[in-house]
Amino acid sequence: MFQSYTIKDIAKALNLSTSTVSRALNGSHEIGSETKKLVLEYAEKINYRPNPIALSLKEQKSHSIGVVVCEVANNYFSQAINGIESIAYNSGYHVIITQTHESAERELANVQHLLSRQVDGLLVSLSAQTVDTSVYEQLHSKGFPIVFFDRVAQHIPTHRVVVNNFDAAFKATESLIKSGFKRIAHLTSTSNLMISQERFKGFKAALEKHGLDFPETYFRQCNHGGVLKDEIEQAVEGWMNLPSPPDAILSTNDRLTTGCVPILKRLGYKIPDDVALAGFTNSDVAELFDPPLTVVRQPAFQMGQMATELLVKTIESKKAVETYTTEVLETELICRESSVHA
Amino acid sequence: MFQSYTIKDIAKALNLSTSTVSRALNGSHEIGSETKKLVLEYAEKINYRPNPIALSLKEQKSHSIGVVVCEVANNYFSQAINGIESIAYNSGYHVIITQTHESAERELANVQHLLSRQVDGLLVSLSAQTVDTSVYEQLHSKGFPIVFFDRVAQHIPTHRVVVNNFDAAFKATESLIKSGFKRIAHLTSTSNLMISQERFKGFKAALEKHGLDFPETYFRQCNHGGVLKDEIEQAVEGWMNLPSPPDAILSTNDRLTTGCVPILKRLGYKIPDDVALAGFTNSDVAELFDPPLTVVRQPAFQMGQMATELLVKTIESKKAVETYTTEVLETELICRESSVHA
DNA sequence: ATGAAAGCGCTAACAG
DNA sequence: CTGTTAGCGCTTTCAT
Repeated sequence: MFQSYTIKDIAKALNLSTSTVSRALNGSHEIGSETKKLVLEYAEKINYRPNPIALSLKEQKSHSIGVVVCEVANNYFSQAINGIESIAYNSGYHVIITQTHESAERELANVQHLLSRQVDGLLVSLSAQTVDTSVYEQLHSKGFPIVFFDRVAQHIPTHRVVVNNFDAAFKATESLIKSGFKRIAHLTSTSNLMISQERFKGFKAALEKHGLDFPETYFRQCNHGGVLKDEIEQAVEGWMNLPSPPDAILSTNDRLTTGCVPILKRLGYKIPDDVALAGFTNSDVAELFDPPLTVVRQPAFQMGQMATELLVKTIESKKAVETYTTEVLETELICRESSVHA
Repeated sequence: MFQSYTIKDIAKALNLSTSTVSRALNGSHEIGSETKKLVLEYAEKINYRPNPIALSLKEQKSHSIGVVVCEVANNYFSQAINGIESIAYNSGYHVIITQTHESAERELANVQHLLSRQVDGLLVSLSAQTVDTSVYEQLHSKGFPIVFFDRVAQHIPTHRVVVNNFDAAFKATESLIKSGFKRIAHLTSTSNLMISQERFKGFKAALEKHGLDFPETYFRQCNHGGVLKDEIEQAVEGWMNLPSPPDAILSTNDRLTTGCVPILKRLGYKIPDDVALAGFTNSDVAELFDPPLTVVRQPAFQMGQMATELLVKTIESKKAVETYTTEVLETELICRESSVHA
């Protein structure tokens, strides 16, 4: 380890006791101002840094927060992580990121790993495969700070940061309808996720408002949230081989949206002429696609920030937090050619 | 903090001393097999987990490694981080990620933050603005484990993981030439970075091999590595207003490559008819662009893995490491329409 | 106003 | 084979 000075070194050098030094460093007012000055100056001179590990052991706090997401290499999450880091950093916490790759097993392992690392709190976005959220329930009931963002656990009353998923899907669907599409398919992740359910509800509501049918065959879920290309391919192929194939697709996550495009192309379908596409994604380059993609964009960075602020507040609150907020942010619908007849 | 059992609890429950318990837990052979079994079983039963913070304090090791990159929301780096995590996780290290946003100042602050966090080693990819690498030099000379990847510090003899940048740029440039482009511009990051220099050398070598000119006006650097859109815009606009504008561009990093496209489009230039484009990027969706992009892809995931392996090995080696390796991986050139005359 | 000492959880001499 | 003890760096009573 990279050796640095300790409080003991200072004490020895200045012929003081460690406790005096400690107090001086912490600005206690029961220390003579001369002594204090002496200590502070010397500490400055040797560039003294308190050992955070020793502090953690003492305080029973690790000053770190654990993050559970499906994937870092995902536009939404990398942006959210950015927001998380920005707040965590300024609040004196460091961030340990773990990836589930959409596996519930992996998620549980990650949580346990983070707990054994003594994280002070958890920032989690569930995996697509997660059904059993009892770990979180238990932790939460024991007073352990958890904040969910985006993919929240349904029945656990923690702080949450989400977007208005219903509205987001509603808007996107309505825009497809207004562009003249009538047979709209719905490509989504597992219905384990509340966001999937809500986005589907918004979608359905838009169809209903405009008196459109929704045959069951137009609904397809990808159990791995689009991590596996096969699942997307099967969905798309299944649709296009239908007697009456859809003329548009609404996809409800990053992976699915960007994953759809190459598959449609490879199968020889033109977007939007053969089938239109609109979907959730935080990709910065969706406008560069051929055709430019109509997208629903979430305020990922801000969501990361808010979630972290809430978590830090919970961690640092003296008394048990009793009331939990659910922050609901708005999304942005950006219409481009993929959803407009040429 | 989420309270868990300690070695003391076990000792008390079993009427043993803490040291006996400790030894039993660590499988010492100087412990009676009965006692050992007893301890192990009880520990299992109460789901005992050693406190990593106490361990760290004792061992003077934090079991964490610090990562310094410019940006997480960058295809190359998010993939590299994936590789880093995979190895770190399996080796019992956790990863603290920091972002420089291409600022040298920020980089220094990050390094200091990581050091004060007592990381056991550093995995770094320099920021585009970094000129002064003396922090690393000092650390390295004191025996602190550092591995550079991708953007390495020139004169510090640490382990390194890079790609064959010369060759990568050479191949890409030659492919442009073979497609008939003759006036090829070079869009790059600051020349502080060795990768910029090497990629430029490869570029020049290809031009020379084919007897092509390279007017100085065709060389443009972005001091913020493309983080600021303006810098790219200025470069591109400058070129296109030249009496003899380039007919192709080679861009040498992720941000620059994907940043070029919308600017060219907005200015009304068709790719590749008005100007062709080939560039370094690890984007997964470059083939979906309009037009599909010709790219140089680095084995980011693998680079992250190798760098982490080297770092862990360095951290854990008993004796000071004396010989350092530079791992050089190959890139992949994927030719698509952006660099081929229609 | 300052020092001595205990203790956070764990390991490792040292003693038996 | 097992227990006692000191110590990692720091804070915090409790004395003085």
